[in-house]
Amino acid sequence: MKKAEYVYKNATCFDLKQTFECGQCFRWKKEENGSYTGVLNVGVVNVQKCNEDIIFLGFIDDDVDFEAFCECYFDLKEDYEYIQKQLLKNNDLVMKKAIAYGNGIRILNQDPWETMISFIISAANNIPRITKTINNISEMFGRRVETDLIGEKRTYYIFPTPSELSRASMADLRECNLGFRDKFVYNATESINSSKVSLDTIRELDYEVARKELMRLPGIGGKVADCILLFSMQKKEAFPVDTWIKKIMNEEYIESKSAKKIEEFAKSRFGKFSGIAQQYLFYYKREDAD
DNA sequence: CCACAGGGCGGCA
DNA sequence: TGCCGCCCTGTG
Repeated sequence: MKKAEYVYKNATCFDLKQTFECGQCFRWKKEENGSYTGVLNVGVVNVQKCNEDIIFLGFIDDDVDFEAFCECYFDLKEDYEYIQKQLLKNNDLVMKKAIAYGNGIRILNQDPWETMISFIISAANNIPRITKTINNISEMFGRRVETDLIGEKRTYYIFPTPSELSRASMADLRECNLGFRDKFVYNATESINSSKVSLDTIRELDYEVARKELMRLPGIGGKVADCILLFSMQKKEAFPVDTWIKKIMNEEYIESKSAKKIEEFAKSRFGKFSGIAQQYLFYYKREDAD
């Protein structure tokens, strides 16, 4: 592995807290100096903001182009100011407040495999426990990495690859504290390893088809599929409807218990950037409630 | 002791 | 289709 550094100058619409704490990822942790450190499939990455510049530090696999990786992972090529303008076109006051609040949210382009398992685990769960479970799995089956990237030497465990996780028995997974989701994770892992379902293929499909394909896997319904599509497959039209989004949509836009109706409404209103709209609304509602 | 947490699934009308 | 109880586990 190697150390790498990349500086992204004059960043707009990019706030670390908003990006890492809007619910799309589980393995980024805030450091005492205000920077964030994440364990990714390519290695360990630390990010800090310095005036208008973003400084990325990495301890990553040798074959990774760090600059290209950061541009992709943090969605740096996307024009978020333009997207915000599109979302505000119909003079939507709720969206206006939400965007003002979460202006610096970026949708990360995460690893589809890790994202898939993570959101299967998220079902009827809470964030501390989701994080703990993912860490358990990584410690038990993932690659161990030691680095002094941010000062003192530390040990990290990368989330296991499909083949690494295939070594886990049901009993192993139960030890990881998955609860009733253990069989979902076990069977989904088997489906990926036996190529019954291919994430690389799904990533290339159009949204609707890709969603259906993902939902063939155990533990993946509409909401989890949309999270995978939005957070790891660049499908920005995906609009995950969870309990929080249901609440704010019911209060501000449309009264319905049906996730499908809410989703249809969102798509007609927010269009191909529905997923970004969802993140603004979600973050606004969550933080507002806290 | 009970409800509920960033859902999904299977059974039932 | 729409609705409901259940699925682990921790927390209030």
